[in-house]
Formats: sequence, structure tokens, C-alpha cells
Amino acid sequence: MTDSLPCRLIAHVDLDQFQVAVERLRTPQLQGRPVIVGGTGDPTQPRTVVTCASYEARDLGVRAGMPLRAAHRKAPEATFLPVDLDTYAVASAQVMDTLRSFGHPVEVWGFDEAFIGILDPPSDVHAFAAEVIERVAQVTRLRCAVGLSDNKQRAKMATNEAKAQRTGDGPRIFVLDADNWMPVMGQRPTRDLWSVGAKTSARLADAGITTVAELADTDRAELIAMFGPHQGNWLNVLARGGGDALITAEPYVPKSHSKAETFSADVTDSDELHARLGEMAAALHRQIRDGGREVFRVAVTLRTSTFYTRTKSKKLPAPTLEFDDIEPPLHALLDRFATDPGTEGRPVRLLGVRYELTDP
DNA sequence: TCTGGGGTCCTAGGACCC
DNA sequence: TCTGGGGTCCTAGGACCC
Repeated sequence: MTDSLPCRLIAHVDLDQFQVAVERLRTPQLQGRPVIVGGTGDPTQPRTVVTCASYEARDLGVRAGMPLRAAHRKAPEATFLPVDLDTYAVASAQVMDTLRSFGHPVEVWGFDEAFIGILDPPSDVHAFAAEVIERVAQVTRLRCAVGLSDNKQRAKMATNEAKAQRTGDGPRIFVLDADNWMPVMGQRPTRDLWSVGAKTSARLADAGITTVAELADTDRAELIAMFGPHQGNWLNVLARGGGDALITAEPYVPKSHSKAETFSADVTDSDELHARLGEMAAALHRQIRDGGREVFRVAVTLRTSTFYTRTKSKKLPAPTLEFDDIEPPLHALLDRFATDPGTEGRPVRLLGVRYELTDP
């Protein structure tokens, strides 16, 4: 059991156009121009997508996740930069340290987001948020927005409101609580709820539920009948502005590590697939071998040229860090795709490897 | 505009055992 | 000979997030 604290006030901190902002720190000439970070920075390369687009690029219709070539068409004059994870990690660590300097537990969510849990909230929460923004800017020269609420989900959605305001240079802070939840969120599509994705919102729409208010008014039993007890209940809680307020400052320890590669051209040759699998398996092994945690389960993911994606996994006879015990089961899993009617003989677009690790 | 990479959690069905 | 539950482990797949 990790140490999670139920907090009365949650501040969600989200950095602005993080990867672009970090690039601009070392290349100030990029200020004010459309900048797009993605892949190797070559906008003509197929099968790569936008990781982060500057606001100027977004104004031209560029979005994260969009193919780089599409972004290039929309914003030909933009500066395209390669993804530089190491640099972003350093900047991110500096931001998180700054957040921790307030003395409250900080739960890190990826490179550019974190929750701060406050057990004993100050009387002026707005001033606290402003101080967070100010200190992050002073120490890291990065801008962020802060959402405040009494649970994580609502605080996260509050940050979205803060960012949407986009007014001048003032600190972007938004408080979303029981008083303004329905006025602010009631008429929004259910998709705007954090953890409601495209599939769930589509299923809800099929049932005639399109807005947050409609979801909140839907009988819980009906949602449970549609989505099962867990998700049904959760949707009911979320739509009413609920969520969880547990913050853990424990360092994030991944349960699994994976590596995947979309080939620049589809691969059909089985020997080549096995060779690529071996390379990826070895690279992933190098990544985890000094971590002291053993591999107890391995998985291979394959995506065909039609984007049909499947994963096969195998629990190892015993947890191990010996590559000779890890690699053969991977090849056996890959072989199974060769006789699987869904993938048999299909050109392969992506191959992936995953190791699941024992607890620390 | 043909669609990245690295993760998490939940559910469901089959195998197997008592 | 047939029937019955319950519990647990394993694998596959779906959905979501940054």
C-alpha cells in the first residue's frame, strides 16, 4: 500500500505547450513563431505525428497527434523540431522540484502535469495558485495554468477552463467546485469529462445522453446496466463533479516497460521480423536490467498494414533478468501470429515488446 | 491527414482444482 | 454416471491517458 493522502484542496498544474516552451528556452528566436515538435523533425516523413504544437501552430489548425505531413501542409512556414526526451525530462524534473518546494505532496502525471495535495488549505486559494505560477516561471522560465478543486478529476477539468480563458498575461487560474460545476460544465459534451473518451461518449450519445447535465440526471442503475458496476458508478460520480482526492508523493514506479516501432515501410519477411524483435528485446533488456526488478511476463504486439492490432503475452515459468530466458518466449509469441488467421501473412506495420516487472 | 510511443486499469472467458 | 458450485490463475481485448 502506498502512502496516499486524502486532501481537501487539490491544485492541478499543467504547463503550456511544454515541449515547444522548452525548445524556446534554448532557441529564443522561436518565440512568437509557429513551432511543431514531432518525430525526427522532418515534416516530410510519413508515419510520424505531432507531439506538441505551439499556439501559433494551433491557430493554423495543427494538433497533437496529427501526422507530421498534415501539419506541414497546414503550417508550411512552421519550424519543425525533433523530439528530445532527455531535455524535456530535465526541464520536467526542475518544474516538479519547484512544485515540491511548497511543502505539499506532489503527484507527478507525466512530463508536464502534476497534482499538489493540500491537507490544510489556505484561506486564499487563488493567491496560493498565483504563487505556484509565479515561482514556476521564476525558477524554470516556463508558464503554467492551475486548476483548483476538491478532487483530482475536477481540478484537472478546472485547468482546462483556466487554459481556455487565454486572457492576456494574467495568471491563469480557475476554481471549479460544487457551486459552479453545473453552470460551467452542465452543457458540455460528456467527452469533456476526464476519463470519458471517444468510445464511451459515443455509447452515451447512442443512449440519448450527450451533455454532462444529462449524464448527471441519468439513473445510476441505467448506467450500471450499460457499463457495468465499476464504470457505471464512476460515470455517475464524474458527471456530478465527483472524483478522488488521494494524492501520493511516492515516486512513480512503472509496472511494465515497452518498446514499439512503426516501420517506415511494412515488413513481410518473417526472418526480418524475428531479427527486429530480437533487437528490440535486447534494447529493452538493457533499459531494465540494472533496475533490480525481474521480468515475470512478456508480450508481443503486432499491427498489420490495415491497422489491425493484437497483443499476445506469456507468463514466464519464473521471474528472471536473464536475457536467454526472456528472448525465446518472445519469438514463440511472434510465431503464433504467423498462424493466427487475423494476422497470418499480413504485412506488418508495427512490432512491439513489453516486459512486466516484479514489484520493487 | 492514413493513423507515434509509453503507459494504466478493467472485464471476460477458459482452464483447472476442490 | 451425471451434476453443481466456488475460487484462482492466465490470456485476450478494450478503453483511456499523456
